[in-house]
Amino acid sequence: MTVSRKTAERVPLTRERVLAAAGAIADADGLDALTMRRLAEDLGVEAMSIYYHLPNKDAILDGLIESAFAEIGAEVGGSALSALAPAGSWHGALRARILGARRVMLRHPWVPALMESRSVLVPTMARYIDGTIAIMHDGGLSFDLIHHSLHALGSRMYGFAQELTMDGDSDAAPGGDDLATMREFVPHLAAMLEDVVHDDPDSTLGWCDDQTEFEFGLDILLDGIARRSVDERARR
Amino acid sequence: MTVSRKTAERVPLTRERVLAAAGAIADADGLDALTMRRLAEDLGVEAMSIYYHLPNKDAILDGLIESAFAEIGAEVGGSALSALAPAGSWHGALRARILGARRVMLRHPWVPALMESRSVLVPTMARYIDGTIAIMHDGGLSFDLIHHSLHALGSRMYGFAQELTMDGDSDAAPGGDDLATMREFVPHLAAMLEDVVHDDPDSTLGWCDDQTEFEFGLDILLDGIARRSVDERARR
DNA sequence: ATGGCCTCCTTACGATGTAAGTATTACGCT
DNA sequence: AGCGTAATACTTACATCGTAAGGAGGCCAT
Repeated sequence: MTVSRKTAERVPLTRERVLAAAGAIADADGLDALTMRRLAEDLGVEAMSIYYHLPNKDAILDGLIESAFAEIGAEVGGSALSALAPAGSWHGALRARILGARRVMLRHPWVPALMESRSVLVPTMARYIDGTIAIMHDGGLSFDLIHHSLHALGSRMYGFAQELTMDGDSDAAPGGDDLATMREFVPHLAAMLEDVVHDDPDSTLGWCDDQTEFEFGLDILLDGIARRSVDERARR
Repeated sequence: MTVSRKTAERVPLTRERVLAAAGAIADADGLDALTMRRLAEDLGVEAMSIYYHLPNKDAILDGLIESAFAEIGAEVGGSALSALAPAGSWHGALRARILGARRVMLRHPWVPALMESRSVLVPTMARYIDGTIAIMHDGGLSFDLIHHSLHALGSRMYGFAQELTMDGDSDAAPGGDDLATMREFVPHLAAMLEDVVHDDPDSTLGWCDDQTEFEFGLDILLDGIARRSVDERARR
């Protein structure tokens, strides 16, 4: 009985199980809740047991980034995508790719913060970047322009641009007293707030549509890059 | 003697002295080195003494952001700057302002990471944003467009855009063996690296000029915003 | 002198990541 | 079946962190 119970119950700990549990904790309670002890508890195991499968916590964090980009890879359809894009429409293909990555980020809001804290290039992340470069290069951009564009896109390339990191309530519109003191010390900011809120009266709190903001900034960047690509061609 | 020594030596602890020492630690040894005990040691005091002047460590971190933006305010010339800008040249004024903020960030490389970890709006930071809005509004942009533009600019508005966070060596060009494996798994990324490095052979390591990248992305954004401003006017 | 503040110090606690050493389990071999 | 060995999980302990709670010394007005 002891034997059968044990063989039935005991699911062996693996790198994958650890990473899956870690991701679940981050999804549910945020990155701060992801401690070795909490992780072990969720796995039905003692904290130090994890160290047999992963060298340290940083390896877990890097593994989480790896998993996230694996999910992004599944979402955006891998490297075969660039073949589907008609020549010249790199613009739309890249747009779709980035918005695909963004969908994954929205499912796992802790990824942006994690990426900024650990500056590493895990394999699945490298492949994502590689696919992005492929789209642009197939579209006729020079590597030099692509290189600059990646810098210009910055974290937007991964489907986020800082606002994802902030919680929703931090963008809440200020109330009456706050606005009064604001008008004194930061008059232009106050004026903008009033103007924007008045234009869209049903949004007294959470007055920014993140998705709209994101696409606005994204399109400016994409337009600017496209314009520079034309210039580059004309010069040759 | 005891009396004179004490009155002469004893410089009273103040919020300002604490923040100055904290900034010095961050400048010298990075944000991780800034612990309450280390800070106390540098001040010639015990750790808990600091808590009489500041409620907790978060208050110190927020104070550091405040100081940084005070420094930026001094660098970019305060709110009087918008009056100096000729009408219509908001573009250049904003550019100068952002590059001024960037100079401060380069002096204190820990500020970007700190700003991302703490999502608060301290007074001096609010004034910086307010001045930025003033420049754009004086230039004829609608508050709606300004609002969108601030989102589009994102952290670039503060003079950085993620690359500041990374250390120099993380951008080092990969060597022979690395490149070989890269060609297999991330061919386009490898191709771009080779192309870019070949174009500029004297930069085998640190092959990206941060300042150039920054201005490239910045100009794309500014051009795109300007174009949208024209559209907005034409529609009226 | 004495009481009361302002300022700083002492001690201690609960988290956290993890080094070092130990126990247990699973499995191939006889 | 019994045993040895390697793979796996556990126990204990430590350094470091932020900070709660209360105490100690100096200063000034009375």
